[in-house]
Amino acid sequence: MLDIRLLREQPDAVKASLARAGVEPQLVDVVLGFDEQRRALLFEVEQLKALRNTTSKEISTLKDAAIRDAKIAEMRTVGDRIAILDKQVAEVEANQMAAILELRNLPHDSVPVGPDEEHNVVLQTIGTPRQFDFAPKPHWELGESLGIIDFERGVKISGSRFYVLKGMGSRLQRALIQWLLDLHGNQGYQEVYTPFVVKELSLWGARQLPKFRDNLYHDAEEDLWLVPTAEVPVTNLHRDEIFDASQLPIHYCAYTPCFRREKMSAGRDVRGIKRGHQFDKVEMYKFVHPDTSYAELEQLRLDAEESCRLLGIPYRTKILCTGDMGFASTKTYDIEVWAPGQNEWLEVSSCSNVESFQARATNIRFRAEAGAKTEFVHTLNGSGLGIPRTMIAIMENYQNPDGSITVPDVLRPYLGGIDTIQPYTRK
RNA sequence: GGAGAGAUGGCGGAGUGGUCGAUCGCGCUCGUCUUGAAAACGAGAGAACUAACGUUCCGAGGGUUCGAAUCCCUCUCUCUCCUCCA
Repeated sequence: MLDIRLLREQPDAVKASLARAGVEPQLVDVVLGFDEQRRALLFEVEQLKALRNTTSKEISTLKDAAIRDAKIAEMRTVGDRIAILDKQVAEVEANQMAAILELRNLPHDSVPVGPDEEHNVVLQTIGTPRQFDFAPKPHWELGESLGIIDFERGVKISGSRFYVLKGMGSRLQRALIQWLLDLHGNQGYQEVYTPFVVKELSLWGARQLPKFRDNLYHDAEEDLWLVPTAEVPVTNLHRDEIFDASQLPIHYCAYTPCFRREKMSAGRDVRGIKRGHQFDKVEMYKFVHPDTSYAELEQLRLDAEESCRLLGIPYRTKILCTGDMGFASTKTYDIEVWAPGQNEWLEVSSCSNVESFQARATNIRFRAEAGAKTEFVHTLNGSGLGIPRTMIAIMENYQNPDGSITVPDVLRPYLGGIDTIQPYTRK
């Protein structure tokens, strides 16, 4: 959520910034129109309340019944007027809030301008794609022939976009989660385990609502929502809290499954485990001092890249253009890994600075020094990493001609020391 | 699921219609004392909007009243006991 004062004081700068992201800027004027109405109403109603407060105190000291009754009668009409104005204020406020929540965050000046993903800029490509002396297979073929991914039974149990991992498939996923949490722990992120279902308020705080309502699973009976990313519970961890500056920065990592209805991408990426309704992810999240948030973003990106590097998978880093960035983000890096079997780059991480966008919506503040005015913290989030796509990259990059998969060195201790994934044999 | 109790400032806990944005204790900050610390003593401090005056906030929402932390209604949450369950 944007700062209303920023809109009030620098409307043209805000509009220009939104225009860079391809957003029609009229909404700014709508918000400001409500703001003006609201403040005019507040001015009137607050004066009346001041009058009522002083007069009410006066009434309690009045001895003369006639004067007293006259004052009470007078205040009764004032009270009626206040009730009407209060109602109007609430209405205008709700309209203003609804309008300002529609506004996306302002892109940082360093972000390239462009309408869509075609205008994202590749910053670096690390690692050389392996040269195969056989035709590399896509992971769905490898997974089925090894018996570690079962698509048909996933669909039987839960429908399309669900799959079952078996044997070493399941273990590989578990190993990846644990290895990533350990790695990020060593990078200074404190591990947290959060609920996987949240109240609606938490989704507003992480700014998933109102925009992504159609992508969320909702339990109507309990009015709870399945998390689409760990970002949601972790953002809300410190809702309504005020930090001392000395407590910042706070770095967390969290594993959660993520649940997404994927209504927007119906029919896309239906093959394999690239885009399921349920997938696992390890997420990194930071609460930081505003002065450091862009330096923290660079480090966040390096920390995510580190996991790709250690896995020995070719990857590239992109900076997203203004039109392709997420709603809440001011600057986003995507990290993509190479998947030779399906011949494409797969997004495994998205690292964003959202500045105070979520902190304002969740009321997370800090005090620069004792007695100082509170300020909103900046928050950042980055995947580290999305598990299924990382599994795809491992399977496709490390595949052997016989269909087996070599286990990356760093994961071997997490898989009982084995070096190759072979078809299951009963013990 | 059944029965009961409760929700007040960082924490504990007063406050049952006006003098309450709220007694007090702990904790916190600053000062005095001390080589330093502790102790003692003194002073200070809630949040939001506002240029300011002022307004709002005692779980949330609504109501009664000239006036509500205090009375009424609804909701949410927490705790205790029983039941059930990993």
